[in-house]
Amino acid sequence: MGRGKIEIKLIENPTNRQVTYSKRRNGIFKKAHELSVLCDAKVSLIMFSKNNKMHEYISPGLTTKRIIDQYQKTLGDIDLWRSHYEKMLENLKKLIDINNKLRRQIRHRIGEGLDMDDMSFQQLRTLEEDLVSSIGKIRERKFHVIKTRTDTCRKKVKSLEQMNRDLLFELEKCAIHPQFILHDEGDEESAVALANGASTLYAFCHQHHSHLNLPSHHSHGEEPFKTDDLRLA
Amino acid sequence: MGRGKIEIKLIENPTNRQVTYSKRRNGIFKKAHELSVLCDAKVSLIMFSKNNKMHEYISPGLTTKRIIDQYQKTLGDIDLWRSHYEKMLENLKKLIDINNKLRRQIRHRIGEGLDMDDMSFQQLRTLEEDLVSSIGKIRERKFHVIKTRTDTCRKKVKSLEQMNRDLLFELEKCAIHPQFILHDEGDEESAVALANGASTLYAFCHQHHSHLNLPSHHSHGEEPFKTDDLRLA
DNA sequence: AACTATTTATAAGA
DNA sequence: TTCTTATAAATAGTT
Repeated sequence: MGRGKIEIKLIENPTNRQVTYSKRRNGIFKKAHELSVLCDAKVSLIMFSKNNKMHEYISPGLTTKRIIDQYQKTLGDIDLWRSHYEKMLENLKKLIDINNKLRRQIRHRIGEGLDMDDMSFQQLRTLEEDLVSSIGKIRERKFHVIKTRTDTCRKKVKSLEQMNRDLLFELEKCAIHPQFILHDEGDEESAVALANGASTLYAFCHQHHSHLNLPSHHSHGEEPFKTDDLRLA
Repeated sequence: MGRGKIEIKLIENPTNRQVTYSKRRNGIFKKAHELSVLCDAKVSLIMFSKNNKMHEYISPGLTTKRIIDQYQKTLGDIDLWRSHYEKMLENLKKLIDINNKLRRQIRHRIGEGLDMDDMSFQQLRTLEEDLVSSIGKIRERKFHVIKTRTDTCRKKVKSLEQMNRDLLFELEKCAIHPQFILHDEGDEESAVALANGASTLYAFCHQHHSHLNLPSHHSHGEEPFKTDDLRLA
């Protein structure tokens, strides 16, 4: 903006340079002030000419010191935030690395993955041994589980048989002295049902176990003795 | 500069304000950069928007820290210079005060000045006594000077009388044995002059005293015994 | 420092 | 945010 366009590069002529410096300095100060007022911004503008003469603009009602303090505080905050961010980034990278290693290990153990081609015979042999050993452990564990469940089941059966015996005993007492039990008239059906045997009673007892906080082995989908359960063997 | 002229006052509409802030921020940064390049100036421009978002421009090849350091150093120097200036100003004021007091004292002693009206009788009496005492001292000094000069003069007179006698003695010797002196033929005039007496000889001696580094009391303008010299008495 | 032909910045609108 | 454009403002060269 002027009589001619100028290239933005050092003005060699010192007089000219000084004149331009003065004019543009005023221009920039004016613009800084306008920005301060129009947008309620805090502006600090410090400049040193080529011969180290200093000029400054500062938004009204402020001191350069305050702006500098705020500037340094902001930088400090940025630094804090950045170091925190960088730590997180580091952790993230470590986790991704670990994740990839685990995935590879899994692929190896499954017997898939293109990187399997890179493994030496020895590595493959070791991996095979690992898998064989793992299978052994898994079978051991499986049989332990089966054993535990079988024992539990046996105990349950015993307990129920005992219960059955007790109930039959009570029932016999009732049959000998019916007046003690059949005080509600017309309830012959109940008696008949009881006489039918243990199966109905068992069902009844079982339905109420959960209410009594006893262990239950009837969670949805669990069928302990199906042969499918041995598929890993 | 735009579709319409705007007044330089806070833009109330926040959206508008934000837009203007962005545009003008870019404008000012561009100008700051142009100034840096065109005039090889060091420019630091820090600004905070109304919502405390920070933006900064710094001349290429510099850091804001360096500018701030230079700024603070410059301020420090200005402070040093200012404190020095203020000390000088203080001294100046003290000297002016002393000067005025001295002027008043002189006016009093001369017996002039309007502020003489403010003096009490006692003050005037003290001043009078001071002046009387001063006159005494001045006279004492004056008589001392006169005495010294008189003594000097007496010594000078004695010394000249002695010289006179010596010369006359030499002259008599010449008159008895003229062949010792009158070896240059036709120089009777000299001899006659010598015979004329001491006055001419005295003048001759006197003209050459200064060349012999003897004390001289004939400096320009000094006339020790004139009565005018006593005008302060 | 003042002038002025130009260039540049930008306000408003899309 | 970005583009456009009419207009205001800044300023390069000159006196």
